[in-house]
Amino acid sequence: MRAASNDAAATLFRAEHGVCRAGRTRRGGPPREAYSIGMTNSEVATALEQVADLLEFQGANPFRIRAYRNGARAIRDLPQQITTLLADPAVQLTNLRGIGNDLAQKITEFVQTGRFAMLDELLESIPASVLTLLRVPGLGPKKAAALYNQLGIETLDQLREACVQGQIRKLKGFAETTEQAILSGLDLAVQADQRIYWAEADGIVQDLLAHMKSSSSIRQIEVAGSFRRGRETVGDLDLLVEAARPQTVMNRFGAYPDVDCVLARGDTKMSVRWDGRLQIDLRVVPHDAFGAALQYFTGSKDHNVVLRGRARQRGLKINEWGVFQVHEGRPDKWIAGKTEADVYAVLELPWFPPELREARDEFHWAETHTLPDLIRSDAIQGDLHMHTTASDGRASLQEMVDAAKARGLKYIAITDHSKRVSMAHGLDGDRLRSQWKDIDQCNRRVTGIKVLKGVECDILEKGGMDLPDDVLSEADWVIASVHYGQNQSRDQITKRIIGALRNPHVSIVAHPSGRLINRRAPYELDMDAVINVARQEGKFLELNANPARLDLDDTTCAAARQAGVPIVISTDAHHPDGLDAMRYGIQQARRGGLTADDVANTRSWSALQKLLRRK
DNA sequence: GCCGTTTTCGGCCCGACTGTTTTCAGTCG
Repeated sequence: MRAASNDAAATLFRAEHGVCRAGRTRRGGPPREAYSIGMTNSEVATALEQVADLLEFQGANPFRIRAYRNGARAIRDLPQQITTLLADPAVQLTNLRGIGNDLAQKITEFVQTGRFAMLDELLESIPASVLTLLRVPGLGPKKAAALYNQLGIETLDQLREACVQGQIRKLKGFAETTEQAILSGLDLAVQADQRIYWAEADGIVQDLLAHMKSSSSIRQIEVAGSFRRGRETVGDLDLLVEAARPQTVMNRFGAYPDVDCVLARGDTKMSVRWDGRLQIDLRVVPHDAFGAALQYFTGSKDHNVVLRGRARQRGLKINEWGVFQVHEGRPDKWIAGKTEADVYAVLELPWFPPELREARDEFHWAETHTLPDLIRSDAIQGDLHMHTTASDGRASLQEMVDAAKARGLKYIAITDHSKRVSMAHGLDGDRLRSQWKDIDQCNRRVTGIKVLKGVECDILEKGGMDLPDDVLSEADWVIASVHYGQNQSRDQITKRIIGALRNPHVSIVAHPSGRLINRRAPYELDMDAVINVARQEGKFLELNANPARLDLDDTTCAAARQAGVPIVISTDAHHPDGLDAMRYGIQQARRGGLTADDVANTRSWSALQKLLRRK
């Protein structure tokens, strides 16, 4: 879970990683232009979050600050583009939970004119750079504001200088210890602003669990937090333990290799900094509280806020120790907490898969008894995106087939790059047909798995496909991908992708947004239009399972599901081990609320073809 | 600033830990 006050850092992270785009420079650049179209949900949400950060810095009413954060989240989680919603006269923004008259008016103004008067005014009194101070562990809005107001500190460099000169300790509420803590936290602030991929976190988690489980004192152990919810990136790890001797467990925890320092240690809680980049928290709870604590620390924060509100309505109080009856305003009698299911049951709710706990649709689904039966890994029958040494893969056709068969897949598509991707030694029509002959031979030789003749064909910069229709028509499976011209305008890229979907031989668009998590923002794209055309044309959209891509993201998966567009989860493997990435895609699909039925490659190859309208 | 089976005002989630403070504010999750 992220703390509310920590959201400032998240906002900065988003702002610095390409959420702002050319022509709409937010701060320090040319003034915003007037835009009637093209403003993305992410940009609107980022602006609202920035308002919240600045208000927090000013010491504004915390509930007003929260209202802006809630509004930002409502916009960020929208399955449709905000521009599409505003263009629809039947839609009222105020119908969205968390958006009232005031926010609706501000958002509309921002989307239609590119101006956000309140944000501009706030930034006149507080430089945006001051928010970087909040990255330093231990520095929240109050202390950071004191540093800015009393010492004029605006940047991390100025903060370091003030520490070195011993100025910080002179301020009321600060002392030498705080000054030293800031100094040692400064280096961390510079590097620790990036969340790690879930897949990397998983490696650490498995190793950490193995280390901890050798302690005989432990009766139950789970990892909670955003890791358990399967978020695509993880900012820290939350380890939960039931143990007979808490201090023994904490000692074991502290002995985990590469623990740099202990940040805090009390009776039930311990935090460490690991390997210079990751905070790991440990909580030790008694048996009767394990389920309540697991629920509490799994979050999300917003899901838990809804839950506690629900508890209050029933005269109950819910915290990490359990669910309690309230008597004269004080928690009185413990009534649940051994398991998560117990906690939810007391609130007349079903147990929610952790991936759905984001306060998006899960409570509505629970009330209407439409909670989706989320897809599981064992439902996947085929993998329809992988490469071989014919292009940029690192294993032969036969090696990939053997690896796929060993993983129990019933069919795979070999989809090497087309010639436009010259760096990857992409295939022209002749080489592709030659590979397909090899695949025919392979199919005669191998039993128990069907190998499909496919290609990942580039969508050219000027539009159109990289291979002629007569070649594509001979393939079993044609993936269309954008690899070049990613900086084109929204209109251009949208037209290219829609054009590909309308090509009668194309089956699917791969990694539709083009993003690389933490490295490259998605390209400008009207995703609503893409989903709409895919639905019209009877085509599929890929959920690329590569941990650095996970493209589509969770909310777009939900939008595709809502539109009835089948998703295909593919690994895009470039070597045999790459096939194991499927589970990351499954996890992302679960976050999008997808069932096995929503995912085309849970079907047999023949059943999948019946879903697809392709010549 | 939002919201309403406590409905147009008065609430808004909760606890552990730390440091500076001698009873609590700030930070964090």
